[in-house]
Amino acid sequence: MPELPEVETIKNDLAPEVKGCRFVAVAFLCPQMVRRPSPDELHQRLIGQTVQEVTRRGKYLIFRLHSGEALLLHLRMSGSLLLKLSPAEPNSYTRAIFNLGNGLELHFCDRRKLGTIELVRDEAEVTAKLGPEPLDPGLTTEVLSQRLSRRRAPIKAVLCDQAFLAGIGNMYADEALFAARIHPLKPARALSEEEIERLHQAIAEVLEAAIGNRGATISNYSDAHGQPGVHQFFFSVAHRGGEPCPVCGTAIQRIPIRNRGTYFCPNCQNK
DNA sequence: CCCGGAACCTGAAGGC
DNA sequence: TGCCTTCAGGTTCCGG
Repeated sequence: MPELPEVETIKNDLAPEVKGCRFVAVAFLCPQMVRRPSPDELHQRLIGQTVQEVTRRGKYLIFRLHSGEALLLHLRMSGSLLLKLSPAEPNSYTRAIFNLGNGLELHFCDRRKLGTIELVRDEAEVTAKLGPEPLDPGLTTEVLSQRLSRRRAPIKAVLCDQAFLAGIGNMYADEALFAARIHPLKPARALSEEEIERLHQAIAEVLEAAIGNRGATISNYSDAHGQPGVHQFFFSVAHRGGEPCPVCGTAIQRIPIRNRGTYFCPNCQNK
């Protein structure tokens, strides 16, 4: 599942290839994934536009266009974005094809059709609702502490809330909580200052390590060239139910939180 | 504002 | 072998 490190990897792969390109043809094979405007209007407004910059906010991949508009793609659970030499055959999961005019095509593939495509005049229309970037140096432990103090939901659920912090999902929330030795069910506002400091540090370390490993491939994530990430081999607890904790050897437990599989060490992570 | 559950979606995996 | 159920989890919507 693409989270911040995976989207960051795709963005870094795409940026040098796509910057300056022009959208010369677009095909929507699954129109329901086009959020706004309508597929027809999006098509009409996108064709002819050039890409000024490719960037990321939370889990959104953003193509800033010279007109000032922005094309935002979200991969959700099963999406991938593949850079291919034109003309490239779509496969059965190809949902949209963006022809970039320089011999390249961008294929948005998504088995489950949960991904989204939207074109907006101002990207803030989409990103304004997001919380801070977890790796923003401007995000201080004090800010984190202040924001946590209002939340009584399990810390795991709060970390996955994009309005709280943008970009963390199920896998990296589990990894960060393990690194910070915090029980995933602990109410957010019950965290001590020491725990919040550890968590802040753990989030940064976990995300940076994952970016360095080009993301994690658990089911079907791949980068823009179709290659898997390797960070899953460095997971301590995520998707490792029943395996020994790398610190103490206790069997890693899996419990549902908000209907999401949550992995943790019952010995290292105290409530 | 905060919280938690359902819905969206489809292929893989497991039970019988 | 095959049908059925369950699971996977990012986001949005809705009711409390």
